Amino acid sequence: MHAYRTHTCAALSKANVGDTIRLSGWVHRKRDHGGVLFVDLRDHYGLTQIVADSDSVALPVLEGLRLESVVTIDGVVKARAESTINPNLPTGEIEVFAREVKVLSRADELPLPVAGEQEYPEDIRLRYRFLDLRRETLHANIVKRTQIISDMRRRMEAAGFTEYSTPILTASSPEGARDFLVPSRIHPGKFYALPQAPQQYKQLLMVAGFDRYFQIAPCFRDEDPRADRLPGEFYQLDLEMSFVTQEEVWDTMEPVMAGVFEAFADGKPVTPAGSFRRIPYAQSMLDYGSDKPDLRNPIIIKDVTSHFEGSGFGIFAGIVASGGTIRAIPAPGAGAGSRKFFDDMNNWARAEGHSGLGYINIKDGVPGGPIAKNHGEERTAELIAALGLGENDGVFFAAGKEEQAAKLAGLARTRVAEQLDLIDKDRFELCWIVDFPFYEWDEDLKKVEFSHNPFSMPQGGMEALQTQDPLTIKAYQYDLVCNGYEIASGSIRNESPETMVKAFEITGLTQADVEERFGGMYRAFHYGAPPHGGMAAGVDRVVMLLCGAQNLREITLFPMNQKAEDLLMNAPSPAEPKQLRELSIRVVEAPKS
RNA sequence: GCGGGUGUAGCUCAGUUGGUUAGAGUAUCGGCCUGUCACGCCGAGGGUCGCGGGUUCAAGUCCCGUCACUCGCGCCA
Repeated sequence: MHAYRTHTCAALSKANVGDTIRLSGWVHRKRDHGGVLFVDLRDHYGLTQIVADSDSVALPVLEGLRLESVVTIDGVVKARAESTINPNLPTGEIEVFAREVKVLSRADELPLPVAGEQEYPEDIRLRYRFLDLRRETLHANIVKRTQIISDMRRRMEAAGFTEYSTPILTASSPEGARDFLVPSRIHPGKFYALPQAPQQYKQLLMVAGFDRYFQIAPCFRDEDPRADRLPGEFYQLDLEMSFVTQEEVWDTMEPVMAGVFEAFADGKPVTPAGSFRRIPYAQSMLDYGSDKPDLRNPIIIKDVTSHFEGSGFGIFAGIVASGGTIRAIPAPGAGAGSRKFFDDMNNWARAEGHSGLGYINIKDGVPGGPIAKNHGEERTAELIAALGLGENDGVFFAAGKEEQAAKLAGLARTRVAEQLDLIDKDRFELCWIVDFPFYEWDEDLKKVEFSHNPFSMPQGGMEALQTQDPLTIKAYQYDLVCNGYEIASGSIRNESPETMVKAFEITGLTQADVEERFGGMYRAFHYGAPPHGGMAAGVDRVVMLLCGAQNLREITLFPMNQKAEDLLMNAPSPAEPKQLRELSIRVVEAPKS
């Protein structure tokens, strides 16, 4: 007989009744009735009920064991009496009568119960991650994560892509996020960097003629986290294709992404491949106030700036007169509700740091609130007609400089829909946001900067760079968005060295700068570079969406906390003086601010 | 770096207007219990109310500072 088990804890059924078997696992729960004891024995696969009574030598041993101890049970499979069958358990028709028990590992008193799905403090969960990972939901999420990644690989290979690994120790990239640096022992004073993404490597792979590359790529960025952004490291489904237009990238990836979602959505509807909406960035900012709109939210924002020219509502009239923008966010049915809803929205906007959120609440066809009062009866009626509002609708107004008004309108759109419960949560709505601006104005530095990826191709190419106002140039740059999350970003790349230099010149960099910072790629583009493009999808975010998790730590094996500390392994930690000497590094006291 | 929330027993939480010895569930320990599946019953131990300072006759409760966790802003080409 196998030393530890003949079956797993999910394997036994009525067919095994009478068999002599051996199971190993964790003591999940105990129910001690004195003369008879029940133990739910758990392993990766499931639960099996173990029974011991006073005829069994196992009884006193199991009675004295704490939960989460590891045991091997020798016993006989018995059918349960009709009245004692547990329909909630796959193995609920049988139980194992314990003849022998061997304690493999005793558990101390637990800092974190494994059974049950109660919430526990984040620091304790991370410090005892090995216990947390035994819990049902997290355990299942991790398994699902692995299955999703495996499915992605299969679909990418089926689509003609090949996986290539790229270096982890590489050069610091001067653009973008903060790098993690790795000191070089052989070159005192010099540093490697961990890749923020394999961006340049994958472009070099295209120049090297590999045509269709992908990789489940680890990426490292030293930036502060969010609920949908892990500190330190994360994974991307990174891909690149040669001789393609952006439409081909979309057409290739829609079946992959829709396929992955469908495979793991548990029957929830997914936007079908071939029908992802392609929404220009400018349109998205207008209609949804965001470049990552949640299309499950039915609210569409409207521009109503012209309605407030010379309005009796002085604040808005003044904003419009000084070149500002007013956006309207309809709140269907809210007019019939309480005044408190409108006040709460306004307070929320102020708490978020905005100057406020105006509103009109229509009750039985009568518009109310300070805006309706001052704007003028006739003009208010015109406004309501233009917005197509009904007898008992409400509407909020976000006012300010165009960018701020759009952003506030977007946040308000989300909040209104949440408050009014307008979002169908059991759906995955996928769309592309396209035609991102190539440049943007950096107010701090008072100069033109790349708004996304400096390696992307400006629409109109060299001619656009030479003749257009830089801030009007669009890029062949696109994001894939699902339910309000950016889940992928990509572009057609700029493979022309001349255009690349010109693009950087507009941001104030010279040819010499480009050669110094992107030497490898710049050189590569002089020796026959195919037109190419691709994208990178956030694996962690896709998994989070498919697991229905609100937080990346719920789908990550060993995440760091918000301060980028690993509480289980105790990282980061000080280095030994010997290590520092070898690296020619001296630690200085951080200046106290 | 900034703003919000949370912090009371190992864990989940309650604790009124500032007022007696800070409670419950669960876990732990002891006792009872032969059909439970979140088993049940009896009992016991367990508290720096995150930490420091202040106001007060009196602080878990009010004020200031600080720390931890978290959400967001900045940041994230």
